[in-house]
Amino acid sequence: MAELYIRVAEEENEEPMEIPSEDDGSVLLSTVAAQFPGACGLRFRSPVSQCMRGVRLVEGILHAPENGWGNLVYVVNYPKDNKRKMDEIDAASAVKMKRGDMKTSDLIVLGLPWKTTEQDLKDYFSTFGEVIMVQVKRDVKTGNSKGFGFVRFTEYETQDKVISQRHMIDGRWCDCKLPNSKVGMRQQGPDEPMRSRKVFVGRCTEDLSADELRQFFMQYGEVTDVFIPKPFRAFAFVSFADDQVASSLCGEDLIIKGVSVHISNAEPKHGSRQMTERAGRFGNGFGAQGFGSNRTGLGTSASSNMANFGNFSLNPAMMAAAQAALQSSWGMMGMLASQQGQTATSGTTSTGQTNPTRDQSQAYSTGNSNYGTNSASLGWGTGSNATASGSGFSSGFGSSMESKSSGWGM
DNA sequence: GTTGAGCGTT
Repeated sequence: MAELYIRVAEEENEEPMEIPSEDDGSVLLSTVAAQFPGACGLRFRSPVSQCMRGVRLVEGILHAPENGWGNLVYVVNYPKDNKRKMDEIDAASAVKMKRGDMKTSDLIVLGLPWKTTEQDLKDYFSTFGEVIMVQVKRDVKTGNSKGFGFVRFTEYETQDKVISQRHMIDGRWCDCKLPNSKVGMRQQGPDEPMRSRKVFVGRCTEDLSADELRQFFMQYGEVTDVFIPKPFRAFAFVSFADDQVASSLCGEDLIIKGVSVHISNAEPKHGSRQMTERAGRFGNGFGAQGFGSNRTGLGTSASSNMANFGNFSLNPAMMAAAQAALQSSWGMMGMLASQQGQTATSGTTSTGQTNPTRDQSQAYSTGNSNYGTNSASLGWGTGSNATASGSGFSSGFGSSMESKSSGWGM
């Protein structure tokens, strides 16, 4: 039975890409997402009814229609907010193009095997598009690789694509990112408050893999990074392409594989060197994540059903709370303090020395090498997070009242 | 067990 490939495209009339199926004829959503980052499903035009039909999706597995996949072109579905984001990007990029702003920049490639050479890098990345520069950073004395390098592409599109996924290079999963020296000078107008695209995922269990987290969070929008500290520490970080997706999730308790995890805002990483922040009191500590969780305003920006307080906004429930607080003898600060009491953030984390060694001895089985695996048995429910939201001044208020000049190293 | 690794001798 197994047909080897099905044809998938982003739009009905675009040139399709062939995507491999599994032995049983099904297609993994993760396989689709590997080529179309952020994809959450497939649809196709029924030759009979001429209507678009959805492809059955069960626990990450796309099942063929009654008569098999056939030669139809399947069209990629994206989460709604993602789609809207695309339109915004198109509009924005039209403007940027004019300003000649879509230049590519060097990308840092992290996690390289020691043995990887520049030729290896070039060979690998050329499969994405034209490469104009590769470097492997080496110790000047020994000539040993430092385990990271740089790559630069001709096309901005290629760069985008490369950043949006992980890369198996000589047996290790590697990440490509904008280097620290470049982030901060991107998008996001100069007077916008800093908005995080990353969330902290607390109460993780050890059996939640990076891939499972990615698959799960994909339903909310394009996931650009998943980080699980090793050794296991019961938390993870998930980054989204869209900061609104990130902030909309903050404060939520989500069920992943039967595990209740808690989402909150990711604090600035220690030692990150970006973003010289000027934000005043209300700019940084508050506005950074918006106020807690309000998923309703997706895409339409925070203004539609939320009142605006200069730099930070409140949803109606919070407005009420704020008014009550203002009328009480405690005032606003009383409210904040009481909200904060339980969470007593202690500011900075003590930084033990980092041990820069990275075990490469087991390069073929270590780390996140299960990324992209068949996630057949994942029992999570789809996006039914009906939990009442909007109640929270999500944690992480504290500490930052005195605006810091540190960065959101993310 | 609720806050992350590593960032460029141009």
